[in-house]
Formats: sequence, structure tokens, C-alpha cells
Amino acid sequence: MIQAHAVRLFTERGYDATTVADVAEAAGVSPMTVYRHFPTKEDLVLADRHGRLVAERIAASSAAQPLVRRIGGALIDSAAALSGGRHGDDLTADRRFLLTRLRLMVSTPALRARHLDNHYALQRAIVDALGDDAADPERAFHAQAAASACLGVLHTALVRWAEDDGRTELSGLIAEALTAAFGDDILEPAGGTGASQPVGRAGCR
Amino acid sequence: MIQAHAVRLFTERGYDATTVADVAEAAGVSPMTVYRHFPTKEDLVLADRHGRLVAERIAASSAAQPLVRRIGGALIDSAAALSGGRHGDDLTADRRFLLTRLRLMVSTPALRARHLDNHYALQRAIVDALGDDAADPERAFHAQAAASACLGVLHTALVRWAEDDGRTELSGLIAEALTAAFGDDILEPAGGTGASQPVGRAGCR
DNA sequence: TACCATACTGGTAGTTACTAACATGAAAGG
DNA sequence: CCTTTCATGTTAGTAACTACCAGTATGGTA
Repeated sequence: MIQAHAVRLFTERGYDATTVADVAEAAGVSPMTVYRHFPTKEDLVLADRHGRLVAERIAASSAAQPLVRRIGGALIDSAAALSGGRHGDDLTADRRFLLTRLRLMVSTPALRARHLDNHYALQRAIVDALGDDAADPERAFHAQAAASACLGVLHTALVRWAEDDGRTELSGLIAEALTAAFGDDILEPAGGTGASQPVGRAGCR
Repeated sequence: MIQAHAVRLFTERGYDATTVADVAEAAGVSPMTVYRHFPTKEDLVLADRHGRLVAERIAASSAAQPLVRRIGGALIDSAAALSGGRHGDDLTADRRFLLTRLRLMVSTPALRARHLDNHYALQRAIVDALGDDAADPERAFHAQAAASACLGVLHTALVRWAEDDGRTELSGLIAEALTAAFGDDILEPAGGTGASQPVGRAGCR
């Protein structure tokens, strides 16, 4: 409830021009209550928690596939499963809200910075979920590289999705961005989900 | 001079535990002077400006190559040219300073967030430098995807370089991370710099 | 009903990053 | 010697946060 008022005010007047006191007044609570639910002003917009979803899908994926395919596949699947998609032709209220928040994140420097840092945290979680033995620093480094590249691509797709006002399906945008960065054959060239032969590419050993 | 005192204090006491007033006092100036030279406290550590170098190299690269090869090559070359490398066996004072700042950027959330946002700005500059007609939103999107993936990889290499205390050559780390993410053949498979045949991969059309 | 534990909320005062407006002192140029 | 300019300083203010203490509602128990 507080968050809804905050995002509305931020969109109407701008993030920097809106104080936490304004948000509190609009929500009918005291500033202290706002800080208790959202430790920082930025959290009023960010509040991401579907990172766990991605990590779980990655942990469940076949380790025989190349790294970027494992990660990219998990990103696409998570996006497709995200809050049910659409009802008929128009978007869910959840997705509308997510779109509004995304637009704020992209256009406001402070929010964009923290959002990118959240992606960085997600990257670490992904590397852990890969289970690519952290004992070997070489392999850990390669996993980090693959994960950071994939999350860069994810961010690009999210920005494009927001610019498109959610008209294009997000999972499709992610797939398109992944192929643009990694090549056409990165997504399931043989059609199998887990049994496909690893190709001569990233982390396939 | 102010920056040197700031980085020293941040390293000794921690970033959050050091106030701008502390920095001003250490540098023998007033807090206002600090704010005039460095608009925000974070700028005392960040102050990147070798992004232009990368953009110039990309603009000078052959448009016949795939996107990630153009961008990755520019990143490697820029890193190799960065402030002269080493004298004999130990690092330049410049590089030592850069290492110290990098460690701060990686370990301090606020700095890390702004550093990632700087990379995002660099990504936009790279897309412009690619000259990949912004009129076509499809191609612009693909360029964004490739650039964000490469910059994710760059960040991973920078973190690794800082963890290694600069012992490994940065350009080599970037090359290794790029091959880990994009495959072995992403860096000059035929040996030619600009005349090599484009392969069937990212943005090669 | 009376009692109590827990959780949510509010108030006050303080720190710190940052801004705006104005004043001052020293160097550069005529 | 005078003026312009520029770097610096001072003061006062805003706003994000924190620490600490106090009130209140809710649910369970006797």
C-alpha cells in the first residue's frame, strides 16, 4: 500500500522531487513507518524477489549444457512464468506495476545504479546455483563471466520491454537478446532440454 | 590531492565510517572545496574517464566483424594501453592507485552500484560508437545486448584483477573472460585484424 | 474479566550528504 | 593601481537516514 502510493508519486512528480515524508503523508502513516517497511527510499521501487526463482531453475538444469545456455534458459523460463502473463489482451495489474517501476528504475540514476547492483547480487547467486565447484578459481571465474554477460543481456531486454510498454512478450525479448549476443545456436539447437550434446562453446567441458 | 587523502581514509577506516568533513580536514581544505571538485562523495573514488578510449577504438574498428568481437577487442586493447602497464616487475603508482580504488568499488555497495551505472553509461557510448544505425530499433537492440554482455564480462575481469592484486595482466583476464562467455573463436580465429571473414555469429550481418 | 507477550506504530533528536547564496582573498591583465 | 576572474570559505537550509524511547492493538492464557 505504501509502495503503491510511493510509485504513483514518483511517477507523477519525479523521484528526486518526492520526499519520504510526502510518501508517508499520502499513505496516511508516519515517515518512521515507511522506513520500517522499506529501509531506503530506493527500496520503495526496487523490492525484487524473483531472483530466487532464477537460481532454483539453474540449480535444476543439466550441468552438461554450456554455461550461457543454462543461465539463459533459466532467465527465459523465469520471465515466462512471471506472475501469469496476461489476461486476454491486456496486462495483469502486477505486470503494469512492474512496468511502471521498471521505467522509474531505468530513468532515475540512483534507482538504476541500485538495480544494477541487485543484478550483480543475482549474478553471484547464479554462480552458486551453477554448482560449478567454487574450489577451482578458474572455473569460478568462467562462471562469473558467463553469468555477468547473461545478466547484462537480461538488463537490456528489460529496458527494451519497458520502452515497449510491455507489448512484446518479455521472454521472447530475452531470447532475442541472448541470440544477438551469443549467436543463433545458443538456445537448444538440437531441441532436447537436457539431453542435447554439449557444443564446443562456453563451459561445455 | 584531495582524492588521494580520500582513498587513503576510505581504505583505512571504511567508506561509510569516513565523512566528507574528515576528508576535507585531512586534505587541509573546507568541505565546500571537496564538493566543488567532486560533486558527490562517490566521485572521490570513481572518477573514470578512460571510457572515451574504448569508444574511440570501437569507432575505428572494422564494421565487418561481429559485434562482440569489435567490442571485446576494444576492451582488451584499451586495458593493455592503460597507463603504461608496469615498470620492470612492480606496478606503476597509477595502477596501484587504480587497484585500491577498484577494491573499494567492489566492496562498498554504494560505490559498486554507481560503478555499475558508469558501465551502463559506457555501454550506451559503445553502442553509439558502433555506428550501427540507431534508426533501426532492431539492430540497436542487438547492439545493446552485445555491449551489455561484453561490459558484464569486463566487470568480472576487473573484479578478478583486483582480487589478484594486479598480478595477472588485465588484458589477458579480459580475453579469458570473453572466451569463457562467448566461446573460443570469438577472438580473431583467422588471425587477421580487420580482414577476417565474419563468422555465423552475433551481429555479423 | 484481568493479565501479559508480541508486534506494529509514532515522536524526538541527532548525524550526514548535499545545495544555494553570498563573501573574501589572491592572481592575471590592462 | 584598478578590475576581472577564479578558487575558496562561511552560513543556513533540506532531506535521507538512525537510535532510542513510548504508545497501542491484538491474541492467548488464567
